[in-house]
Formats: sequence, structure tokens, C-alpha cells
Amino acid sequence: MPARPDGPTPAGDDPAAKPPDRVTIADVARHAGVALSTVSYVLSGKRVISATTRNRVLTSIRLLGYHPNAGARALASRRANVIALVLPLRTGMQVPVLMQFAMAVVTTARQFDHDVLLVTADEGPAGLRRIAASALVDGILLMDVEMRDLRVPLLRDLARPSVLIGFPADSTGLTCIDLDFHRAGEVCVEHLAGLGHRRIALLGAPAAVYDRDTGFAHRTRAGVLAAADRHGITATALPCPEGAAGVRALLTDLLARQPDLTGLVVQNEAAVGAVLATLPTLGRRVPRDVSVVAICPDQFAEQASPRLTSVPVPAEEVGRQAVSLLMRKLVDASVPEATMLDPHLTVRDSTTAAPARY
Amino acid sequence: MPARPDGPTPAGDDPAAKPPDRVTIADVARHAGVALSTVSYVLSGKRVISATTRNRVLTSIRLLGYHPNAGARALASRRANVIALVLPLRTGMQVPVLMQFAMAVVTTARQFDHDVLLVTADEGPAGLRRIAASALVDGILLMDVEMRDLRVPLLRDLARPSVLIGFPADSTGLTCIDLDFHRAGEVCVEHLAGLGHRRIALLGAPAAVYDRDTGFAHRTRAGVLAAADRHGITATALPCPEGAAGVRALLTDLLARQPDLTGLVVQNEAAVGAVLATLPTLGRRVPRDVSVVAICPDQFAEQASPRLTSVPVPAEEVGRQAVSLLMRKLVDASVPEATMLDPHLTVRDSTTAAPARY
DNA sequence: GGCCAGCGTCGAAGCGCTTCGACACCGCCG
DNA sequence: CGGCGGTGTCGAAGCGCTTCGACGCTGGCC
Repeated sequence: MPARPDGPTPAGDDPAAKPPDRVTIADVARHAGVALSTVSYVLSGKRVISATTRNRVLTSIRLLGYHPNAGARALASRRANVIALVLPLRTGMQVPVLMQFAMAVVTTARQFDHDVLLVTADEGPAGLRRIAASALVDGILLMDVEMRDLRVPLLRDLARPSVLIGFPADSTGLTCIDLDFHRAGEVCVEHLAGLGHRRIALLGAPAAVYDRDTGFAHRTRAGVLAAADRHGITATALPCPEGAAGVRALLTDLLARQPDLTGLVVQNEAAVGAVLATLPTLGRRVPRDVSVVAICPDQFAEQASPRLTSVPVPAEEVGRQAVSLLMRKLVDASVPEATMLDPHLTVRDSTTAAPARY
Repeated sequence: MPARPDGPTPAGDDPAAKPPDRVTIADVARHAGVALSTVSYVLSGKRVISATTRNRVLTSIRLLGYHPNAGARALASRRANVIALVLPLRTGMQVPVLMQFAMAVVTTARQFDHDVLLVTADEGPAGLRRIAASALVDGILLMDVEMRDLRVPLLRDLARPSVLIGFPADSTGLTCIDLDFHRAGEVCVEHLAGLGHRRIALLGAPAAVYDRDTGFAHRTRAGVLAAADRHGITATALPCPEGAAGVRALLTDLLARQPDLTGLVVQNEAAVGAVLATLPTLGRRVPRDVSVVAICPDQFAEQASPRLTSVPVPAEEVGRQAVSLLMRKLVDASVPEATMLDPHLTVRDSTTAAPARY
């Protein structure tokens, strides 16, 4: 055969010469001297292939640098091996946690041989419907779920498995996972109560978050108030602005009204730094005069000064488990409807025994 | 015909009854009474279809709730309509900016009818190769590019268009975009110099970032030093730790050594709050005694107290433009190799004229 | 020694879509 | 009044893969 590559059957025996993304399963089969389907079965393991044949095929795959075409695979197998991660578009909220979470999702998904499609909520329900109906993804992970979330009813009849991070008002028929924020609120209060504090306050998320009926904010508040009640101590729950100026105003007012306040639970990453910076300027040392417990990422708590006693939001753990749940649903396994992660309080330098009563 | 749906040709005239993700283009064609290919052309607009036919087809599509199957489309058209967004796995670095950026990318991509696959760097070059070779994505967006990035040479011969956020040491043959950090450094210094400051310092990224040879950190430093030189003022460039304690130590030491320091350029979101909080405790009011310019997101600058004069990193703009560049490359248009966005300094309350010399 | 049961492999039929060439039909010009 | 160039639609051939039924072969058993 002359060296003309444009004959009817070029026979392409020069792997390095052709574009690497044009190697098909047929090339591999030919190279290994087996049928096309045999290569497929080697790859999927859905039928037993003798070790000899398998090795021959695997060698050819490596030699040719074969990667299965995702589209073709999805079409034939009806599985895209992709899951959707739906993030809220809103900014300014717990961004580092979000990121940590997203990373955990991607990493875990890869362990299950899946990729992650990033979807923002701004397309709304229509976007979800599109993603699902087009078979772009096999399953859906929904973050930042609100109490009455527009997307939730849709999800119910979407015919694609999904897992929610956070709990909507009605979670029946859904799979949800989150930190147990009610318990988290309780844990914070119990810690403070145990240290002898009798009057505390919760500085929560910005008011807008409560107005939006975001579950975790309400649940934490409920937990704080319930535990305070149980322990017979006084607790005030307040939304908390994010800017340093807002925090200062809020604290000034709060301490003027309740001078014997000695404990603070802060659930607002963007404000906690300002809280720590402001308290001393109002004549309250942390932790000598006022103890502060934060619900925030560990990283944050470690870097603050003083280092914060905190209940971390286990973003990585939630991400991992959420993906695992979704994967189980993909293979049709039944999974629990609700998964609540137990909060764990880490004691650091921002809390101590309440000052002696006066 | 009796009401038995299990005949050989059920004729499926009951759209609400069948699973929504099983409507195919054939169903639409049948329902509209046209050929399958006509439906395709209506959807793609690649051939002229009469208004009458088009409307009939579009009506059927709406009625049946048809969504094209992504896998089949990708297979036949050799375009997945998905781009990869490769994020660094490292945490703790400029996380909010990253997020803002990612959001802009997703939103912009959607405007071009593309979706975004989230890829973390932890799979390394092999991951990139897999994504590209499997035709899962049409193009690649690479973030947080380092000076000598392992993934860059790979990208060069990957046969898929890509756009880098940030500049590697050698950017020939690639498409890169970023804020002009050199110029940003200059702009900060020029502002301070114009206010009469004669001795300033740059508190940069954490030392680890410099060690990693991250371009933007080095470029900013170079810009600061060059402009200082040009204006005949003294500038010290220091890496800056992220924790409040580290910042305090650094500032204490710095001010002890250079008591006549009156200007600070801070390029470290995680430290800037601590800087503002610490300076007053060291007897320096901001801006009366020390002026502070930050390179950080606007949102951040607005919330600080005092509000920060800053050069924002235009994450949204970078994201938008990066996607646009990639889209142009996808349709084979030629694009500039390097795009440098002009920095803009916003004057707020943290800078003022240098105190009278003594 | 002949038969049956696996085991391992193969061939072919789609999966749902795009796209190319073909081809009716229409009005117009010569 | 016949031929001609558009215009709008259709049919069919894949895209690369999975998967199902078929089938040859080897070995154990009666």
C-alpha cells in the first residue's frame, strides 16, 4: 500500500497521527482483534471476559489512548454519569461553606465515576426541568433549600432522583440531609448554660434570610429558645446585619438594653469578625465579660482572635453523604428520607464561666 | 380503536400520561405531521422553514413538553454544549471571588445555550484529558493558573479550545484573561502618592501563595514596587498571614520598624478586616494616621468599617469575558491571546492625605 | 463416545438526534 | 407553454456506544 492516507480504507495504524479524541471503540476492537461488544464488556464488566482477552483489550486501550465518548455512552445506556449541583444564586451568604461543600460533592461524585454539572437557581424551575428532561444528568442535588421552595414540588414529579441539602417545610417523599440546626442551637445554649450564663442572645443570619423562610435559620433559633427555656435562662434572638457598622449598632443597642448579657451565639460568618472586634470597644472583653459561641466553619473559628468556641457546619460531610445518598437512589436502593447530622461543639478560647453575679 | 394502550402502535395521544422524559423528536414530528428532520431544522434554524410549519411544530413541542436528549444531540452534532470550569481545589483563598466568578460563568454560558461542568484540579492533568477526550465538554475554562502550571502544556495539545483565568509564565498560543494586577498595584500606589504618602507597605497574599508562584501576587508586588520607585517613595512588600493573630504580629513589627509608615496596600481579603481592627489598637487611626487601600471585592470594601478605598477584582466581568472568549473559539473565531482588564480604584473612607511630616 | 451445559465471544439492533442530498412544488422568464 | 431556479420538506445514513440473543467450543458425565 502506498503512503497515501486518503484511500477508501486508511487502516490508520499510526496512533500518534490521528486526533486523540477520535479513537473509537471500533479502533480498539480492531487493534485487539476482538469484537466491538467484547471491548464494551471489558469496560463495563457486565459479562465475564477471560483474563487473556481482557488484558489484550486493556493494552490496546492504553496504547491507543481510548476514552469512551460520553454522548454515545449516555445515549445507549440511558445514563449520563453526571449529576446536577444546583446552587443558590444569592451571594453574600455563607460563601466559603458553599464552596467547601461544592468541592466535596465533586470529589465524591468522581469516586462514583460521575461528573458534576453546575446549575444556578436563576433559571428557576424551568432550568431544572430542562436539565432533567434532556437527560443531561441522572440526578439532582439541591442546595440552600427554603421552607417553601418553588423547586421542591417540581422535584417530586421529575422522575429523576434528587437529594436536598436543607429541609423544606414538607419533606415527605423527598430525601433531605443537613446539619441538625435545632440541635446545634441547643448545644450552644447548653454550653453557655453549663458555664453559668443566665442571659444570652442569638445573633443570627441577616433579616433577609429569615424573611426568606430559610429553614436552618429558623431551626437554630427554635433550638436556642427551646434550650434556654429548658434551662431557665433568658435568650433574645435577633437577626444580624453583615457589615461592621451594622454589627456595632446592634451590639451597642443590645448591651444598653441588657447590660447583664454575658453570652452570645453567633450564626453569621460575615458578622462574627465584627462582633469580636466590636465587643472590646464597648467595654466587654471576650471571653471574660462576654462569652461567644459561633456556628461557622472551623477554619473561621481557628483564625479569629480569640479563637472561637464553635459548632462547625460539616460541609464536607454533608457533601459526601448527599452524593452517596444520590448514588444509592440512582441504583434504585431505598434511602432514608431525612438525614440529620449531629452537631459537635468545639471548645476554644471565646467562652468561659459567667462573671460573678451582681 | 378500543381503549387498550398496549396495541402495536399505541398512537400515544395522551401527552400527560407518558413519562415526560420519553418524548422524542419522532413524537413531535408525528404529532405535527411533519418529518423528523423538519423538527430538527425548526429547532436549529439551520434551514429555512415556513412560518406555518414552524408554528405547528413549536406548538407540538410545547404541547408534548419535548426536550431534546442531550446525549443524542451531542453524539450526532459532535457538540456537547457543555464547557468545563476547572477550579482549584485549594481552599482558603479568595473564596468569595471564586464563587462570584463561577456564578458569572454559569450565567453567561447559559446565555450561549451551554451548561457548565464543574471540575476540580485534584484529578490533575489526567482529569482534563478524560473530560476532553470523552467529548463531555466542548471547551475548557481554567482558573487560578499558576506561573508554571502543569496543566498548561497539556492544554496546548488537547485539541479543545480553552481559556485561562490568570497568566502562566509562558502564555503563547493560549488565550488568557485577568485583571491587570501590575497596573492595579500601580494604581494603588499612585493614589497614595498623590495624597502625599512617602512610606508605604504592601500586605500581600499569604506566603504560600507567593511560593506557589501564583502570577497575580507577583504581578501586584511588581506593580507596587515599580510605581513606588517612579514616585520616589519607599515601599515594603510583605506576605501577609490570614489569621487575626498573625496580622497583629505583622503590623506590630512593621510599625515598630517603620514608625513613619502612613500608607498600606492590602491584597488579602481574609486579612483586611483584621488589619482595620488592629491598627487602632496600635495607636493608628484609619485613615487619619494610616491610609489603607485594598484589592478586594467591592462588597467587602463596602462592609468594612471604615469603608475601604479599593481596587475591586472584577470577578463577574472576568467570568463573562472568559466565557465569551471561549464561545468565540468554539465557533472558530480568532481571539486575542491576552486580555488584561483595566483596574479601577474607588475612593472611599479609608484613605486621606498623609499626616503632616514631622 | 456422544450429549449437554456452560463459558466466552460475536453480530446486530437500536438509543435520539443531526445533516446531507434529493425532490416535489411553485411561479417566472423566454 | 416548457423549462428553470428557488423554496420548503423529506428520507436515510450515520454519530459511538450498550445490550441482547445467538453460537461455537471445551469438558464432564452417563
